[in-house]
Amino acid sequence: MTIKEVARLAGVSPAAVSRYLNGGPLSKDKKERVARAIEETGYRPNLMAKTMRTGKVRQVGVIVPRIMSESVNSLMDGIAEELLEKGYMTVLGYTDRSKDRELQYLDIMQSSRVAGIVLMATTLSEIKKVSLESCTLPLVITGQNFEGMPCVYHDDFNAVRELTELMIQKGAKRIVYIGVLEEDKAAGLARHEGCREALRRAGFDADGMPMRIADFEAQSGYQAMTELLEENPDLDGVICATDIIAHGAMKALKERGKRIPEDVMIAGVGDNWADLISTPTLTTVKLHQRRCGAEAARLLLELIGETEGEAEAEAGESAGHKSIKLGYRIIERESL
Amino acid sequence: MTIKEVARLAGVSPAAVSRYLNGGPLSKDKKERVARAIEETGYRPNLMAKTMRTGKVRQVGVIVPRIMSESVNSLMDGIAEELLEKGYMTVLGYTDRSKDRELQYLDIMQSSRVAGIVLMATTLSEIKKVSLESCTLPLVITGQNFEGMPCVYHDDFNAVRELTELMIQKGAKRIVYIGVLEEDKAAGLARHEGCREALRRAGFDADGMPMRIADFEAQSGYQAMTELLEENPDLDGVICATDIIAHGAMKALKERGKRIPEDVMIAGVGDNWADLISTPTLTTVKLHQRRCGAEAARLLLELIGETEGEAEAEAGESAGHKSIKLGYRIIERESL
DNA sequence: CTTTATAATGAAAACGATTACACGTTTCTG
DNA sequence: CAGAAACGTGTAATCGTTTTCATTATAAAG
Repeated sequence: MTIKEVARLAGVSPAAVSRYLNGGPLSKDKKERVARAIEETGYRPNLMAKTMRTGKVRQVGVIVPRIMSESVNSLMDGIAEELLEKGYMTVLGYTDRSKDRELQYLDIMQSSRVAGIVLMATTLSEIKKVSLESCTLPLVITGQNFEGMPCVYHDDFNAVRELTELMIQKGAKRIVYIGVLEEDKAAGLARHEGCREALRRAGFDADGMPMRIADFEAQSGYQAMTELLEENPDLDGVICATDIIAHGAMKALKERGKRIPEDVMIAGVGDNWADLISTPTLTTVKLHQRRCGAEAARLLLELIGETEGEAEAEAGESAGHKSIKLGYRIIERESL
Repeated sequence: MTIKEVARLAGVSPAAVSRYLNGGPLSKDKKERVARAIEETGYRPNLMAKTMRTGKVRQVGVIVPRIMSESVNSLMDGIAEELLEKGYMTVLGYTDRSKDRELQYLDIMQSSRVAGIVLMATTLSEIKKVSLESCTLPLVITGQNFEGMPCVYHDDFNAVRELTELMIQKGAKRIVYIGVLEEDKAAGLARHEGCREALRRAGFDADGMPMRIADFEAQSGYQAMTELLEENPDLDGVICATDIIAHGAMKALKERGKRIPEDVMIAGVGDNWADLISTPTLTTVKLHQRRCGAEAARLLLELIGETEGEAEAEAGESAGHKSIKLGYRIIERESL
C-alpha cells in the first residue's frame, strides 16, 4: 500500500492524502474520502520514505558492552524512557564478546543515519578515539570522561575511595581487592585507583595490596576470593569492583567459615537488587545509572536539536561540549 | 555527502560509484578514482536510501515487556546473536509500565518497515490478538503459544507441575504459592495451574492453596511471604513463579527463623544467577530463554526469507505455521 | 457583476541511493 | 575487414513520501 494507491482509491491526489495525514488544508469532503480509503486499505505511511524526504529521523542508536547486567539495564532504561517521551525509538547494539563490534556498530549506525548515538564506553584505544572523534552524528559517551566529547559519567574513583575509607575507619587493616580488567577505565582502572588512594591516605601499603581480576560474573568473584584467601588467610577486608563479584566472593568467604563482617568486611559497587536479599546484606556504593542514561539522552537530544537548527547557530559557540559528572551514595548495610 | 557529490569529485557518474560499492563492472582507472574520492570525503552510503530503493531492510524489531530482568535479557541475547550473524540490527521496544505501548510499538515498527518483529508476549487481550493477526510484517511470538501464529514458548505448566511434585515427594504437605498476575498467561496463569495440578494429583486441596500475587521484584516476594507466613504459620513449602520472588521470600523466611529446607522448602523458576550465591542455594527450573530467543530469530529469518521470495511460493503451502515448544530442566539445589 | 483575497488542489521536484537500458568502445571470430 | 560479442559507461526511472508552486474554485468586498 502506497500513498498513491490510496489516493487513487479515494479519487484524490497523493498530496491530498499527505495533507490529510499531516494536517494540511483540506476540504471536509476529501478528508472523509481519504479517511475511508485509509480505513479500507489499512494503509500505513512508510516512515522510511518520510524520513528520507524530511530528513527527520526518530531513531537513536545505543551501544552497550553487555546486556545481561543490571547496571547496563538501568542505563538503557534511563535512556529509553527519556527518548520514548520525545517519540524516539532505540536501535540497540551490544558488543559482548568482541571489541571491534563496537566500531562496527558505530559504522552501521552512522550509515543508517540515526539521529544520534549514545555509546557506553569501557575501553578506549587510540583507534577508537579517532573513530569517535570523526563520528558524523551527534554522539554522547557514558561511563567515561573522554575529553573533548560530551560525556555523562560517574565519579568511580572517589566512590571507591570513600567506600574503602569507610572500611578502614571501621577497622580493616589487611584489605584485598577484586577488580575487572584495567582496560576498562571506569570500572577497572578508576575503581582500583580509588581503593589504592584510600590505602595510601591511611598510610597502608597500596602497592602491596593483594588483588585479583575477575569478570562480571559471580562465579569469577568466588574463584578470585578463594585464591586470595588461600594466599592471605588473615585478610580482613574485601573491596569488589562490582556487587556481583562481591556476592560471589561472599559465598567463598562463608564457605570457608569467615564471619561477615566480624572476621572479614566486604563491599561492592552498584546497588544490585541482590544486595538486599543476601545474608548479610551487602554494603555498596550506588552509582546513578538510570539518571546517567536519562542525562545522556537529554544531552543527545539537545545536540540533535542543534544539528537540525544549524541555520542560526553558525559561528560555533556550541563548541563548549557539556559533560556531566554524576555523584554517588554509599549505602551502609550489614557486610561492613 | 551524497553519491552524487562523490561522483562529481571523482569525475564519474553516480552509477559508477554505486557499482564500485556494490561490485558492478568497472574499469581499474575509475575504481581508483572513486576509491580516492570516498577516502577523501569519508563518504558513507545512506542505508536508508538504499533500503528504500532495494526494499531490503536489515533491521528487526524486538518488543519485550521489561528490560531489567535476567530472563528477558537472555532472550534478547539469543535473538541478537542470531540476528547479528545474519547482519541484522535490533530495534528495541520495551513496554514497561504501560500495556498499550506494546501496540504502539507494533504500529511504529510496521510503519518503519523493519524486516520482521519478535514480540515477547505476556498478556493477550482480544484487541491485541486482532492487532497481531493483522500484522503486515513477519512476526514471531515468544513466551506464549498463540494458536495460528508462529511461536516459540516454554512448557511453563509442566515445568512447575514437576517442580511441585518434587517438593511433594520430598515431604511438603502444606504448600503455598507466590505468583504474578494471571493476565500473564505463561508466568502467571500456566505456572499457577501447574502447581495446582501437582497438588490435585497428590490428592491435596488445590483450590484451598494459600497464595499471593507479587510483581517481578524481590521486595514484593518478601512482602507476600510475610503475609502468607502470618496466615499460615505451619506452611512447609513455597513455590514461586520466579526466582527473584523466591529470593525475597527466602529472606522473609530466614528472618522469621524458619530453617530452609528443614522447616520450609522453597523453589522458583528461571535459573537466576543469584540462585547459586544465596544461602541456601535455590532449587529452580531452568527455562531455556537464550535458546528461545535464538529459535525465534531463526524462525523469523525463515519467514522473512519467504516473504522476500514471494515470487515462487505463490499458492500457500507455507500456511503451516511452525511453532516450537521448548523443554525445561529441574535444577535441584539446597532449598528443596 | 466584476474584482480581489483566500482557500483548496494537483503536478512535479526533491530526498539518496540502485538498476534497466541504450550507447559507445574494444576485442574476438570467421 | 566486417560483424558479433563483450565490456564499460552514463542517463533516467524508480522507491514512497513531502512540499513548493502555479492553478483553480470559492468567498468576500466593492
